[in-house]
Amino acid sequence: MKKYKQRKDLKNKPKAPTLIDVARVAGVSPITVSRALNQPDMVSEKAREKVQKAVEKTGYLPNLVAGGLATRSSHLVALIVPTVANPIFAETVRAINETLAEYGYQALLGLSGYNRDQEQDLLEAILCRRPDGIILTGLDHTDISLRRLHASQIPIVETWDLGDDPVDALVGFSHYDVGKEMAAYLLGRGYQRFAAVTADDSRAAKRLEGFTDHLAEAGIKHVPTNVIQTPARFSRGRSAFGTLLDQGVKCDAVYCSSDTLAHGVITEALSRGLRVPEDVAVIGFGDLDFAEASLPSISSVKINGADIGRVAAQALVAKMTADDNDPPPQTLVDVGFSIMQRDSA
Amino acid sequence: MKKYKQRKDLKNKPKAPTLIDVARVAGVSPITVSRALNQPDMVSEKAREKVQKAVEKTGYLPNLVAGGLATRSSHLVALIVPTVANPIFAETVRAINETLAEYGYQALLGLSGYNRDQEQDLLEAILCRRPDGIILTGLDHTDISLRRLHASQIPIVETWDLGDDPVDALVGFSHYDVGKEMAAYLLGRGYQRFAAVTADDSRAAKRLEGFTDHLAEAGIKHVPTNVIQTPARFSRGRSAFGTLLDQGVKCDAVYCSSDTLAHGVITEALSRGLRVPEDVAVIGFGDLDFAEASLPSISSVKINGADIGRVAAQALVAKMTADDNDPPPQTLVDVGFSIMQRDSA
DNA sequence: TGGCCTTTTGTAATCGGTCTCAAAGTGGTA
DNA sequence: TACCACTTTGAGACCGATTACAAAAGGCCA
Repeated sequence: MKKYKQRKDLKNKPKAPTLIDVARVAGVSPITVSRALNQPDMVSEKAREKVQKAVEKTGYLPNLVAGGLATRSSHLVALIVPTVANPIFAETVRAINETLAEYGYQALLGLSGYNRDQEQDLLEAILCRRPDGIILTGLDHTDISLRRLHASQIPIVETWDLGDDPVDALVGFSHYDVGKEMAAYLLGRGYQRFAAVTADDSRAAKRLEGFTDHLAEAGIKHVPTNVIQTPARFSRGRSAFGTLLDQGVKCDAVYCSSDTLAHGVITEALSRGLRVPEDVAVIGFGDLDFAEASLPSISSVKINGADIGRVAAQALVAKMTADDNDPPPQTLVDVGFSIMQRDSA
Repeated sequence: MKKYKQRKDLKNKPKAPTLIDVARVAGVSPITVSRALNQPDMVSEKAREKVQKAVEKTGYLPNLVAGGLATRSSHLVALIVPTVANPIFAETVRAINETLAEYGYQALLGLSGYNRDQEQDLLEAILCRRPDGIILTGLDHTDISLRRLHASQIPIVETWDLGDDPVDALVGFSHYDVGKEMAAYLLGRGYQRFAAVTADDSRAAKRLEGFTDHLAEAGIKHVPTNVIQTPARFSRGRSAFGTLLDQGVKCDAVYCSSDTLAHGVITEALSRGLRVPEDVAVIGFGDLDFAEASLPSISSVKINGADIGRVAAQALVAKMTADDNDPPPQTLVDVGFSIMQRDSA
């Protein structure tokens, strides 16, 4: 029997057992071990058993770095989100992780902090790891990022937005439409003087634009707005509304770019003796867990973040596993949204 | 000049440029390219420039999979947390990501869902990627996980807990002590009849144990407790307290295993016409953003999640970059905690 | 110009797997 | 027994980088 070369213990460093170690213990060739583990049908019952025993005896765990190099597929998916501090993304991250795991992929997490340049740096670092797929948040990337993405030939899914010119697949909804519908909703409930508290990220900006555009069509041109820095926080919402009130802004409804901000706005209103919604109505976005159970409950826009994650991950898997014979469909999914009427507006 | 072998376009698949492509364009050998990029000092000015130009021309991005195989270091760090839905972990995840990025490491995210078996599966998948380091949440792992961790010889940092028998490094605080101090705090404020709303994860259980132990020492043996499923949510806290009240539980202070639950408990109390803290006091844990700004503001236990993340990541980097000459110190960091007195208790 | 040391460049082997293709083993049929 | 088809196994090249070591180039002095 041929002896497979034993790895020399470089620098005395004890290393994890390799396929060759397993092969030696099992008394077969390395390639047989590889096949026994990855394509059991190609190997005889007897060989499979020998390999199985050797694997257990050595405590062998395959080295996916080496395997990935050979197969040119890392089974790694890059996942870039602005933040996980916002529960709405947390849910998407969870769903993506879960769905990818089902198909044997692992997520490489990157946090862009709502910043295109940071996203670009992240993307560069991540492309060096040769992921099999990439999931991005939003459509707003630097030119360099776009060029790299296109050049990389890697399947990509953009999420949490909808637009004309996705890099590849797209799973999301129209923020502009959300804004318009929020305006229509508030107008429909009879409110007439509006203020806005919004975070300064690009998607929130699109919603605000839809909101003010729709109001403008209804003849309302002026919407006092306080833009706060991301990430949106309860305390920032509270102080932002306080500032507006201190500036003498009069309004009967406040548009907020997230429930977190809405919650803060409501708290500030209540602390000043304003009744919600009688004196001032408040509407948020995201339909976070607390929106329904707060006092008063918060009117909001429900987005199914888990859905986005699941659909995005599935679309990506479809692309990653597609071969030339059956190319995957061009994916563009509008997951929609729905306005949740509650007590606050 | 020697011609470096051109990679054949296997299956017509256009592939990313490799080091060899760059070498050919630059008119030098592959190893010179490698050195120009990684150890610029070892290469002449002229060669460096040629390589630089060739890199730009080809749009070359190094393949860290191949590099990792050769150097036996992936520059990948496995990060396993129960969930990112809980903002308290989100902050740690952010800090870890940020700190690791500074040192050129990338985080591989795994969500264990507060479940040891799920953590074990995740760990197996992740060890196959040969991370340079591992950051875990908590000390509670399956036997198989522990065996694998020890066998792997990979630097490990456990976080968010403190205990006698860490696998390697440990950065956290004592949950038992937190529970005791919460009890002491409430007793000190004159409360006498207690109830508890707690999530069913192992660290929350330790806090509750500390809480009830301390009360027992003070002669209070009975603490009606409602244990809710993870993840803790506002709505679950609200309904959990509602259930306790419906069962006729009388109490003047409610212990909650998180601010999220506390917030729900307070809301339920207010909705039933109970005044907080006059009729019932509530204390939470985590000092989340909204605790300070809520109405009433929520007494809580402040943990610096970002600190934990930063310190843990730094400790891990120290271990990963240590050589045999100067081994890193055995790390065991107690980041402590502090009780934040607010209006709710 | 020659000799020696230092800097720079290059060749070959290696990391731990998988792929290709050929060889060996198996079984059925003539 | 000989032949053929099919299953199972293995040898060797390869993935894209890095490491070890050797060769070439450059600098300095006699």
